[in-house]
Amino acid sequence: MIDKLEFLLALAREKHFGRAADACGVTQPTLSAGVKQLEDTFGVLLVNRGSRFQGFTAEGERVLDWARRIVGDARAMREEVHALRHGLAGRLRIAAIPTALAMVETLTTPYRARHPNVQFTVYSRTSIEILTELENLEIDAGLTYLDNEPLGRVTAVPLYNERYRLLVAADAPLGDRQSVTWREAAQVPLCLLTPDMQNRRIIEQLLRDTGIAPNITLESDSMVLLYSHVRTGRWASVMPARLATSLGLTESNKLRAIPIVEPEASHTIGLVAPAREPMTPLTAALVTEARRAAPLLVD
Amino acid sequence: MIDKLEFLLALAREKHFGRAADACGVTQPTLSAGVKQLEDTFGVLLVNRGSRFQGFTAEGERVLDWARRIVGDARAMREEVHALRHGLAGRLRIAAIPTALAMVETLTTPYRARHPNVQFTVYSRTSIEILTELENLEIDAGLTYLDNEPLGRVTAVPLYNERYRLLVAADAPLGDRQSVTWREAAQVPLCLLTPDMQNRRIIEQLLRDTGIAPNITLESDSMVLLYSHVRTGRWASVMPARLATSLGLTESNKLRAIPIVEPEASHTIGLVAPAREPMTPLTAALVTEARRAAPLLVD
DNA sequence: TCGCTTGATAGATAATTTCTATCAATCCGG
DNA sequence: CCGGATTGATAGAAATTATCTATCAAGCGA
Repeated sequence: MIDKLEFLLALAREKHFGRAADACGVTQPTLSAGVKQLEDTFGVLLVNRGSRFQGFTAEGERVLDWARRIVGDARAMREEVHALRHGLAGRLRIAAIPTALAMVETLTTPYRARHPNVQFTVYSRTSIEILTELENLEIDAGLTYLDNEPLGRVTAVPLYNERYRLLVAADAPLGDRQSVTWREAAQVPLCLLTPDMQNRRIIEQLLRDTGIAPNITLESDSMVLLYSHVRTGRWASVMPARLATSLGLTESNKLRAIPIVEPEASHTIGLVAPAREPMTPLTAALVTEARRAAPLLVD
Repeated sequence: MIDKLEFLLALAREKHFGRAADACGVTQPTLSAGVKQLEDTFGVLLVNRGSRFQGFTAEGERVLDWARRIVGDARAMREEVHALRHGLAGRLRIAAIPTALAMVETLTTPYRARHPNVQFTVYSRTSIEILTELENLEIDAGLTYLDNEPLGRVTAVPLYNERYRLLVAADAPLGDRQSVTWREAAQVPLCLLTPDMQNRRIIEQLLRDTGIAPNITLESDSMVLLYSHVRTGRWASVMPARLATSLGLTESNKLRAIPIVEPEASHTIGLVAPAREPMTPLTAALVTEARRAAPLLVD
């Protein structure tokens, strides 16, 4: 039964019988039979088909909702019993928005010190992807904005406030300032994240609010790409203050991270985890770690 | 998997492999194998055995907790999908303390008017039994005291306040009074419920608080037994006001239900259902009915 | 010690799951 | 309108799993 529900979850995220079957490690006919068996036991069609996957029926959506819960609980049960016996062990899947990636370390490092048998997989994702993957049990927790989009059924732990800095070479225009305005920042050529990232949309909105069309010379979905460009001192960027310092961008004194004011924008970043009661022990320990870390991070 | 968890639930309430197997409609070796399979997948012993069932291990208790949740959710899922398709249908299992049995009607009658395809099974139980059977998914809802023992993980809807009346023949001693005190009531021979019932314990405590040892001439766990004795007019009893009226005990004017004062004791009776979110549609509809009925019942 | 209760075990059988191979329907570009 | 590609359903065989009956061994109580 539970494994059939997993088939349904896979189908929901792959929207394709073959790929869903692959993801579950079974062949396509097996997955088809599993779904059909669910439909038989409920006496209701769950999936709209017509030579290809066409989404779920109303009943299917409800079953899907239950499947998420039941499968999640079954996993949590396994994990908890294993933890009772062998201590915390396993793999924690975390996704973070690119600008928060450098902060993941503040959670994982103390976590691992406390629970050495836990392994981590960290994904770089957009804030929207984080929420849907959390919903679909593809990740255990996320690091994302808490104050923008509606979060859904999650537990949220605020970690820190993202404040923005203009990153420029010390000898470039504006490089000697104590603070710059968004209006001034909008006039410099910038390299930023791609527009599917919320950070980019936030910054771009702040720049546009000045009335000046910003000049975004280079964009990428990879922080490493931006990082390497900015490090040269020949590219300017806007990035969260905490990110610039944790990457050590200003240590050489070649670069300066200048506070951007008017307005002094700020967004809360925090840990999100499924609002399941109780959580899996691995996730619960991460939330504990976040609550521990939060007071050390707030500014 | 889920069926194995049901085995575990059956074992928890029967405390006996053979009887649990019977309850599940399988043979004893099948149930034994099912439990062992759970133990294998978790890699942990769940049940302490030694030629007979000796309770669950710590891990077993945790698994049991999850099993209750998962099995409950699986049932709720089935029920909800069925309701989407065919409207509310099925059987609702309700347990009530004996003194509240006559009030069940105020919920079931309007419920059935709204959902004609729902059937009911109503059990007479002690307040403690109601809570454990609720926990073990043996019943869907209960009617019991809300303000005495800790209720556990349940949703509670207050329905009415139980106030006490001395039920006596009009021509018996005290039969002509507008009110009597507990002290006076303690001096009359009474027939009451057996001491495993909370109602009896409440009343007995109120009687004892007067300093006089009450004279409890007859006790029974059956309201019908008490009812038939009291109807003769030759036996006195203490019972909730609402019960006396809803059974029509005073309609013939042979009996009088006299308010007992000093103190004017009162206990809240209400509907309890498992605190599952969301509830099964059948249970949710009953809770709705209770919320609807409550304003009509409060005094 | 004997008899009874309780749960485990063995072996046979039934049910189910899953696989490989193949098919039918649909879509899309020419 | 055709032909290749894609997608999911279907058949049939093989493997796995579940369940049953029958029996056994341990422990408990008289």
